[in-house]
Amino acid sequence: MREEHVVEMDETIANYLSNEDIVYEATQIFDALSDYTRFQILSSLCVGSRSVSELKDLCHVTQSAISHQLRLLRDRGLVFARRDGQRVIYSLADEHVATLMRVGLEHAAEAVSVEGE
Amino acid sequence: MREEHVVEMDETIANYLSNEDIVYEATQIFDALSDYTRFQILSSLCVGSRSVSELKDLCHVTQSAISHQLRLLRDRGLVFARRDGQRVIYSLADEHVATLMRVGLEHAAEAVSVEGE
DNA sequence: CTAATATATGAGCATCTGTTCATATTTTCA
DNA sequence: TGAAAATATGAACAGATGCTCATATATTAG
Repeated sequence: MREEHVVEMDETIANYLSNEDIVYEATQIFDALSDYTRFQILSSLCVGSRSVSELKDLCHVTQSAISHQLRLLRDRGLVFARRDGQRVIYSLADEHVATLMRVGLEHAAEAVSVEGE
Repeated sequence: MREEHVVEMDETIANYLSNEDIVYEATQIFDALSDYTRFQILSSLCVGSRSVSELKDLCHVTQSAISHQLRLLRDRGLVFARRDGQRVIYSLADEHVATLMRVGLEHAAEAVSVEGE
């Protein structure tokens, strides 16, 4: 038997929903998390700062692909970069990203286990 | 001065990250929330069940566009449908969606207000 | 049964996206 | 100064996406 999930939205959230700019901005952060490569980058940065080449090794894509994705994340204010010699070190710039990933992963873990059985 | 956000990931989350299927599934729920129309549909369903035509009026797109998006959301297990006469009533099928939207909107409200000043 | 209403779906299309390739830029080291 | 290492960027392209249009399906009312 399926359950319906109806949720109380407090007034603040309801106000956000009536603001087009805020809703659009919300879709943008979800978009950032919707790509496999970017998700890997961001989850890695949740643990600590990483250079571009470290991220490249971690994500198994070319250096160019990583740099392009990092630019997108920079433009959206989700990461920031500092130079350290030849390296450029990226860090998480937004505290909400980790929360979102945690909830998204919890959902996913349930979804995958349900599908498996 | 910018702050770095480094977050302790508990072991369970770290395990999720090493599971490709779970990570992919996580990107899929973020993808669902990354489109303006779908975000409106889901936020509306957070408040309560809605028929297709109610959702259509709310989102200012064609009935066809709504139905296509509802199919995507159904296929991903985020909403479910029950028939009531001529109408089909959609409801939220996943409790995590509301949490994600709340956090995403909080992030967005900050981002928009920072950009405004 | 027939018309009307509500919803679903397939095809087609314009746009967006993520990647690769080639090349530019920046920094270090000899 | 010149080569090597690390990163950034623009162009190009294949594939994905979200929409509209036309049409199919399902339910109810007359």
